[in-house]
Amino acid sequence: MPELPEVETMVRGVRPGLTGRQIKRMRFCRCPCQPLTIRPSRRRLQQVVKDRVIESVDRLAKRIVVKLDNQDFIVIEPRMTGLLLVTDPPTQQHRRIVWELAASRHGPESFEFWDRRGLGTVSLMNSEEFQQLNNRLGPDPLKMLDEDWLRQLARTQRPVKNALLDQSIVTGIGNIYASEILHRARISPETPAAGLSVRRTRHLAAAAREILEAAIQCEGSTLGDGTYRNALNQDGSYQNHHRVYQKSDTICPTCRRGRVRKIIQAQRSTFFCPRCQRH
DNA sequence: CCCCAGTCCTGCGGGC
DNA sequence: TGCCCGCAGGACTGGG
Repeated sequence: MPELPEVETMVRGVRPGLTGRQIKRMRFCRCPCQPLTIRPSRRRLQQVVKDRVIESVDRLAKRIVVKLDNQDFIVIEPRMTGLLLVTDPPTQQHRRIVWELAASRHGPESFEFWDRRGLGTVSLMNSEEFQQLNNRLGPDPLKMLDEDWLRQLARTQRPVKNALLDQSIVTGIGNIYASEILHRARISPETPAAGLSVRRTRHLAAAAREILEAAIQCEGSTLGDGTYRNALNQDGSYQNHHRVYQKSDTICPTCRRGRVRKIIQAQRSTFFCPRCQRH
């Protein structure tokens, strides 16, 4: 569920408290929730991270990047239910990793990765590995690289919804925002990406920026399962602004005449208004 | 190369 | 009331 706005919110939430802080110790939870992918290994991560100072915390696509003073990176991928927190987690169960910090007059004593489903990953990367990751990801839709990703979009015949979810074409967009962005752009999710005019693809890029920025302002979307939270374990509020996602059969708030429909594309649900979203 | 189906995992809600 | 199944969708893998 964490997509670009949710990950950006997590990063903004932890950045002030973590930048410049020293990591004293890293603990893995011992509860039955073992299966969390850690690369290259728990032991190696634990060894390298000890006593390192955090230089910066940033977002790369849907990942959180903690840069250490030895130029290694801890790359945290929350996937569906992962959270990076500087406060108590939603439940005591599923606390996966705790990083304890050296004492400081201000800021948190620790930060942690909580993940209910355990689909998340935590990877230690050197500069070269980090660069490789960077290279295989498409551009960030908030960084004004419209022409780059629109060119990629124009090369695939897949439905534009599927193309928006392809992280090698454009990063950060997931299933929720893909539907919302296409609705704002008034483009049918079933339109072949390569069939869009230059004018409409630019319109799509603008819609993506507008939706994602508005969602960041609201600190992301917290859905019914309540899994996604910001770094302080508080709900986001952009779910109150969703126009089509999980709104099957409701009247489209844009044209006020169509009814929102749910279809399945690439095994994922898509929501759209067949009346105002055109091919 | 391009694209799809299957995989990981847990918790919840619908149906019986 | 209680159980079981299907579904939610991040990213990656294997195969056509």
